[in-house]
Formats: sequence, structure tokens, C-alpha cells
Amino acid sequence: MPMEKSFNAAEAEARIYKKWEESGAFKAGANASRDETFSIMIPPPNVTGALHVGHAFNNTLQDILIRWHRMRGFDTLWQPGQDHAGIATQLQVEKMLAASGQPGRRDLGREAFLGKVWEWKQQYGDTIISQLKRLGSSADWSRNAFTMSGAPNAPDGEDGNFHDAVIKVFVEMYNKGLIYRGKRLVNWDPHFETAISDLEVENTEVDGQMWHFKYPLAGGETYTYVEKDEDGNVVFTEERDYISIATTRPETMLGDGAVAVHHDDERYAPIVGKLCEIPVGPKEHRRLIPIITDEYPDMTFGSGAVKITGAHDFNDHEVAKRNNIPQYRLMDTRGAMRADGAPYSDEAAKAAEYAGGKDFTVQEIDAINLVPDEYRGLDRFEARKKVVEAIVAEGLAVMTEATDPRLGKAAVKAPVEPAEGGEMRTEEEQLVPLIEAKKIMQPFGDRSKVVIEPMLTDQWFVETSKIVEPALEAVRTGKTKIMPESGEKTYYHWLENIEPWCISRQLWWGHQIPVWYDLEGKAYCAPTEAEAVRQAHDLYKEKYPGREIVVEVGNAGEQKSSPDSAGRREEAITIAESGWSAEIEAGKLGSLFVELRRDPDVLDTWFSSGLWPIGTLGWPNWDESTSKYFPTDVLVTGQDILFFWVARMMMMQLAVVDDIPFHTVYLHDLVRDEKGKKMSKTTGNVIDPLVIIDEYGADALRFTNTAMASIGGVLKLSEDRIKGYRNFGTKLWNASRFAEMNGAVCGQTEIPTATATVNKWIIGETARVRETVDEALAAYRFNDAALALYAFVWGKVCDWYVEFSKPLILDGDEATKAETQKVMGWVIDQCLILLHPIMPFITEELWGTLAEDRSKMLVHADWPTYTMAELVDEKADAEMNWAISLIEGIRSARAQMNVPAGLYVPVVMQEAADAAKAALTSNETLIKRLARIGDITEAAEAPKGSITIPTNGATFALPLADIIDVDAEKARIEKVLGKLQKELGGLRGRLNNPKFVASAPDEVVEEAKGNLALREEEEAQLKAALARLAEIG
RNA sequence: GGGCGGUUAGCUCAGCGGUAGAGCACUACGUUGACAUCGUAGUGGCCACUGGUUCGAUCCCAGUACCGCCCA
Repeated sequence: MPMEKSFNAAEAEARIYKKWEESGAFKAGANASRDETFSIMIPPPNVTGALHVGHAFNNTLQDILIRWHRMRGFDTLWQPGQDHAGIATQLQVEKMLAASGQPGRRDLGREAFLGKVWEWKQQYGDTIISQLKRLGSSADWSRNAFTMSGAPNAPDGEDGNFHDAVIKVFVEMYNKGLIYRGKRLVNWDPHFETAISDLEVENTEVDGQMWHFKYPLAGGETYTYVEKDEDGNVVFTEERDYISIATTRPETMLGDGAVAVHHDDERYAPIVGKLCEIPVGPKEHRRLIPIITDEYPDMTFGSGAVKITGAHDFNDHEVAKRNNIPQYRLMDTRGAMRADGAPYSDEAAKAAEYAGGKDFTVQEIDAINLVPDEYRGLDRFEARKKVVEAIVAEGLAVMTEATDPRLGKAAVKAPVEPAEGGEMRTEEEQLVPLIEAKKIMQPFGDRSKVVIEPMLTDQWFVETSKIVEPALEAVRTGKTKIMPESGEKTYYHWLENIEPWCISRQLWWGHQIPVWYDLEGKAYCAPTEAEAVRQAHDLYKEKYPGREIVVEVGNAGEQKSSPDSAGRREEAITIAESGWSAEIEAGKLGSLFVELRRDPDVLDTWFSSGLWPIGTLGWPNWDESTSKYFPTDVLVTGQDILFFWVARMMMMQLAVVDDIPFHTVYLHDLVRDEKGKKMSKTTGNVIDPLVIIDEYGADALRFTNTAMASIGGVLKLSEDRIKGYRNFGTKLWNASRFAEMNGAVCGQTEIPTATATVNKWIIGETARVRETVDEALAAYRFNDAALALYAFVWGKVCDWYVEFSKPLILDGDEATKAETQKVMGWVIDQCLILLHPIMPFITEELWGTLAEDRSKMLVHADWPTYTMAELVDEKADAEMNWAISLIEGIRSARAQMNVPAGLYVPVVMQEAADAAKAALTSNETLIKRLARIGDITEAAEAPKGSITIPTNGATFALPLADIIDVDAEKARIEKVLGKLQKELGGLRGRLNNPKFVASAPDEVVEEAKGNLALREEEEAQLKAALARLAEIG
């Protein structure tokens, strides 16, 4: 039964994938024939995710490396899995709850909500896995990992131990002092109501406004404000009773703790150390703040004076810390103005005390709510408007002319002079508040897209500075190599300037921080609750020997009471140590009750994915069967997560198991559309890989991905290109179909011996492409591997070898026919093997079709190791190249001279060298056939009016005096000659230059000489041809 | 502002010391014994610009212009 005319990807792919999987072909160690391991950890896709072109690209490369190594007999593991994606998943589930009319997260409470998340995960979490399978990914799915597996509330089937690994690492790092908790200014996402890391903040330039306000000096003081030019000449003098401040965020004025000017700023020297008034809030409770000096203010920017709001700005925070300025928090977790605490008058009075010199703690300051009563509860942007209105109304805005260009679009056009046809303005200038239209950088949450608020909160941090050095060292010494090399530079730059990593998130979905506090705030970090209880128990037991200690874990918000061993219930449970001491002194005996509450925060998702390499392998409970895959070999991932993930894995693995996680990092760009634009739903240029697979097959998409994958290359995915590689698959299919129809012998275990030149030649070419592919893959030059195979399969096998074989198989003698059938079968098999890592489906299908008694499926076929040294026959190579050039020369000349394609023309050969004669004789049938020529005769002179085809070692003439136009042939030859002479000029120029001959490497000189000789021969042949044509006229 | 890249055929990209390649597109011809998802032939490039190093530069170095990306 003849094969179909093309590969039915839609039908075959699922069937083939099932066969692979059911046979355990992807299991770790499958097909291993040597001890060396090769392992790759998949960059875990979000459990909420769906396959996009980036995954498709990324996984194609990983799969190629894995399949290639597996076929080569390595003990191979491709570890798959998913990431729990804290914020994204929590958001998705909340949306689902809202959409289906179920109670929301807060109504459900933590436990119930997490139950919903797990349900959701079990229902949808496998989506991306099934999509990766459609791509042909040969990961060991039996080991699929999940970053939340083994968490305390995980349902059955989610019982890995990733959670244990995460918790263990946290505890160890805590005990080593690498993790700490502190009140720090963090990036706060008011939408998700959680801290996020600085990497999750996108700074974007937006149209903003800068307001200029007057902060009146306390007690109506005045000073002389003087401005000088560069030479020290006074250019402006004014008596002022205020200091002018510029701000882009007026609402934060409420929390100002000081006004700062630069040490060297002479303009404000007279008032440094004095107090000024924040020009907002109830008149009777205006707060006074000091004017201080610091290095931070830029004298050339704005007025040179800046307000310091330590709790809401990173720069201000530093200034406040340096100068011990109180940092007042103004907003709640949603970014609304605080509504807690006492009335404003009371709070302002407290603040005044601290401003007046009373000692304070960070907590005491944080408790103060300095938002005036009328602004409480307002959204921060609403509050901004009101603050501005109030200040302007009070006349404390800096005013300017309405024509001031700094006002931007709001500026009024300057009046036109009467001379220019305008009307002179007579009234006094209208003054308006100075609100500069300015581009400002604003921080946005990368997921929420809302404006991020710097917020002073308690958070957990990894002291990255203490673990960064080994990670830097590993790359510096080349132990881990990052490709492309520019990635290493970026890596150094970031790690050398690394900031502490905020790892706590105010979310529910994630690994809850394993720290419990007693009500004094003492922290107990332990892998389990029982262990924390024990720690607390031991601690107090030591302090109060002889007393019974009862430790209980409560939930935040509810006081817990518990009977002691004597059955007595504590009346007023006093937890503070001082309280206990008092009780002891009073001689009261009873048990001491210690209540513990667990930190409600969870860990940043990247903290767990930072442990991906060891966590997936079962650390800390791993054994040789899994630990042998560590360190892994290569990480293939997007360069956009170099910092998020790669750098953190480096730091974490080195900190935890003192080894690198991988020896090579292959970074790639984002996959873009064909014009180079980012794909986005809003632009509507998203290419869905599943749609592509449906239409063109997974192999076409994979080949396209491979061909795009040059090191550091830009990835522009175009459907035309995919279509082209689908066609390539069809080409392979049809060459195989031809082979099958003509008795090619597939499934041989030995390389067939060849006597025919063409067979020797293609065997040598096969060895050549095998070496090229291996070299390319070893160097991660996927595009080179793909292109070499494309050129070989299409350009060599299909275009030449299949054509050459036709006369041999169809018209040749039995021996030649049999030999050619064997060689062809072998060559096709080699094509399938070499292409399999890139195009697994079509090759596996052909592998099964072309021979019935294969010992293994192609997925486990042995990768060849033959070399060019063994298989290239120089003579056959030279002969075939000569034959090809002759055929091409004849075809080209015929086409240009409009010789009818169906016409078999006779040929006359002249001045033939022995090698050319021999080459012609041994390949005569196929040359005749492919060049469409008749009898070949030899003569001393070419017939008059013939077409000339020069070759190395012989000149050929097609005697077509009747058909051809002599002038056209002249023109054709002159054109060729023109090109030739340009080349000759270059070659002669070089060889005539003594310095070239002296300095260039010998082989280059030899090559040039050889080239020159060839070109000169060709030139002579063409000139002779022209001379003959000239005779005719 | 700091860092990292890019600029090669109409388009998308390789190449990165020895004088330029692929795919697509385009033009002409073609139902030649697997393939029209094809075949044959062809058109098309001062390799951004200016200097330098070198016997020789698209390739190395310096600068300029323009375009990206990352970080402030």
C-alpha cells in the first residue's frame, strides 16, 4: 500500500505521543547506555498558565537537548513541574469566586479559601502539561513537581515534599542570620495589599505634575533670599517668610518630618535649624518641622529644598534615617488615607511632642495617624486633589504668570505685540499657581498595574549581600557559564549592586512563614509548629524553673485561654514577662501561659522556585537515584528572569547545598511577532502555539523555533516561516515515500558499502552533516543544527541524491540497484535520526513506516558517531561536485538561452583532462538525465555557434547554432566574465602583494593560488568561446 | 542618567579577520517516473557612518547617528 502524499500531523501526533509515553520512553534513565547523566529542570510555568509561544520556544530547545542526549545513551532526566504563582493564582481564584457568586476570600477565611485554591489547582493545574505534551515535550511526567506540594493543607495527590525543602531552607537561613525581619520601606501594591520585591515594580515615565508650595517659617520669621549666578553676582534678592518646596505628591505632605536643603546651599543657610510649617491641615494644629541639611537635595533641581516624608519615599527614607526624623505612615493597605487612631488634634499633639525632642520608637511613630479628619479614608489620589485645593485657597501655592511655559499645555499663549497685529494687554498680569507639567517616573505593580506606594511595614528579608559572593564567583570562574555572554555582564552588574530581597508577601496562597511569635514579639523559627512550641517552652522553662509552662498556638485576633495541668483556667492571662514577675513576686502559683501566633505572611513565590533544582529532586531527602542528576546541566530560560530566578537559584543552591545548580545557562529573548512587537492581547498580535500546531503540526513549529534560536538572537515568529518548515516536513515525507516505493532498505544496522560514486558521496555528506549537527548542538547553536539539516535533507538528499538515484535504481544493473537501495535506505534513516530531536513526530512516524522490524522506536534509536574521516571519499566528493557544477552550468546556460526544456541536446567536450573524463564516464547517465543532454562526443574544436559551459578540467559546448542568438550568448558570457574578472582582480591583487604572501597563513595563500588557477582556466575557456562567437559575427 | 545590545539582499535573520549566505518574497519557465506543501533558472548587498589597527576589516578598536532592552 503506497504511503499517503503527506504527513497527517493532526492524526498522528497524539497517537505517537501516547506510544512514547506508554512505553516509558521519557522516564529518567530510559535508553541510558552510559553512566554520564544529563539533566534539565524545566522553568516551571505558572500553574495558572496556558501555553504561549515563549513556552513553546523554550521547551523546544530543552526537548532537543534532552532527546539528543537520550539517543546518545546518557542517563537523562528532564524534570517537569509547575510553580504555584502566589499572586497570580490567588487573583485567579478570587475572580472565579466572584464570577460564580461564591463568598469572597475574606468571607471564607484562610483555610476555606486555600481549600478553594487547591480545588482550582486540581481542576485546571494540568492544562499546561497537556499543552506541553502536544508540543512533543519528552519530560519525565511521572516526576512532575509542584512548588506547593506537601504543604500542610495540600489534598491527596499533592504530597511531594517541596514544602519541606522550602521550610527547611528558611529555618536554616534564619538560624544562620541570612534571613531577618524588620520594619523597612518596601514597595507596596495597594491592589493586592501586599509587599512586592523591587523586581516586580515597573518604572514608567508618565505625564505628571509638580506643585510648588510655600512652607511658612515658624513665628513669622523672615530672611533674605539671594540668588547668584555662576560668577557670584547677585541676580535676585527677596525678603521671604517661607521656604519654597516642589513636590509631585502633595498628599504626602501630611507626613513630612522635615525640610532638607543641601549643606552647601547658601540661599537657605540663614534658616537652617529653624522650623517651618506644613501648609496643610487645620490651621490651629499646623505642624512645625525642622529645616535640616543633608547631601541628598539637589541644589539645581526645583527650589533646591525638599520635603522629607520618610514613610513614603525611598530617598526621603534614607534622609530620615540619617537625621533621625520621624516617619509618619499616612496610608492603609489599600492606599487610602488612614482612618484609624485618635482625632487629628490629638495625633498632631503627639507628633508635636516628638518633634519637640521627645524620644520615640518606630512603632510609636507608626501608630500616629497624621491625616486630618476631613481626609481620612479618602483614596490617595482624591486626597491629593483636596490638599492642593486647600493650599491654593490659602494662598500658599507659589504663583506664576499664566504664560509661564513650565505650565505646559495649561499655559496661556503670550499676548502678541500691537506691532505684530495683537492687542497690548493693559490689565495687570493674571497670576496662577505654579503647577509644572512634567514627565515623572512612576512605579507600577507588574501584575496589578496600579501605582506602587512605598510603605513602611514589617517584612522579612534575605540578606543577599551575605550569599551573593559564591554566586558571583561561580560565573566569574566559569563554573557556570551564561549564554550569551552579555548575560554574564548583566548578571555581574545586578549582583554587585544587590539589594536585600523582601521575601514576605501579605497573601494566603504560598508557603506560610515558619515563624511564631509570643505576645511579647519574641520570634520562634522552626520547621514545625510543635518545634516552635517546644522552643518557647524551653525558653520560659529556663527562665522560670519550677513553674509549669503552657504553650498554645492561637490564631491572630483571638485570645486563647487554656486550663493548666491542675485544671485551673487562668483568669487574666498575662503574657508579658513583667507581668509574670509580678505574679511570682506576689507568690501566686499557677501555670505560665504562653500564646504563640504564627506569622500570617507567606513567602515570595520566587523564594520557593529559587530552590527548584534541589526541591524537585527531593532534597533534603534525596538519595543517589535522584541526587545524581544534580548539579543539572543546562537551564534554558528567558533573559527577562535572569534576576528574578536565575541569580536567585544560583545564590540559594550555593547557600544551601554549596554547589551550582547548573553549569550552563542559556538565555533567550522574548518571542515576538513577525514585526518584532511584543505579543499582547490588547494589540491582538498573539500567536497561539496550539492553533499553529493544529494547522501546521508540532514539528513545523518546533523546527521554526529551532531555526530562530541563534545565540542572543531576536525571536520574531512569522507564520510564513512556519509554513515553510511544514513544507520541509512534507519534502522529507515524500523523499521517504519515494524511497519506500523504490525498494530502499531501511533498518540496516551497518553502514552499507558503496561502489558507485554517487553512493559514496552521499554517505560522506551524511557524515559531514552529522558532525555539523553535533558540533552545533554541543555549542547550543540550535539554528546552525536546523539549517544544516535543512540544507542536507532538502539540498543534498532530495535535490541531488534522489535524482541521481533514479537512473541507478530504475535503469541500473542489479548490483548497482541493490547497492543504491541499501544506501538510500540508510541515508533516509540517518535523516530521521538526525532530525528527530527537532521534528520528533514525523520522523517517528516514518521510522515506523519504512521498516517493520526495528529493534527500537526512533525516540530511543542510537545516535550515530561515524565521522567524515571514516566516510568521506575525497575522490567521490570531487567527482560529484564536478558533476553537479556541470549539470548546473548546462541548466543555467540552457535556461538563459531559452533552450526548450524538453530538448535533449548533444554535447561536445573539448580539452578534457583525465580526471574530468573519468568523472564524466562514471556519472554519465545521471549527468545526461539531469542536464537533459544527448550524446557526448569529444572534439578538438567546438562547433560554430554553440553555447559554452566551462568546467574545471574540460569545456563543454552545446551545438545549437539553429536555435540560439549569437549576441545573446555573447552577452551571457560577457556577464559571467565580468564577474569573474572582478574576482580575479581581487585574487591577483592579493597574490601580487608581497606582504600578503609573507604575512598571511600558508593555507590562505595556497587557497588563493588554487582559486586563481581555477578562475584563470575558466577565464581562458570563456575568452576562447567569445573568440569563436566573434568569428561568426 | 547608568548598564547591555543592535544596525548585513524588498522582508526575517545567519555569518564575525581571507573579499557575502539562508529562508521568505519577487521574475521567467515548467503537469520531467517522491513531492505544485513542487521543480529549474534568475534578479537583488559601498555588510549604518567616520576614523584607526592589519598584507587584508562586514568581522577587531575608537567615535558618530539611529533603534531596542534592562536598571535608576
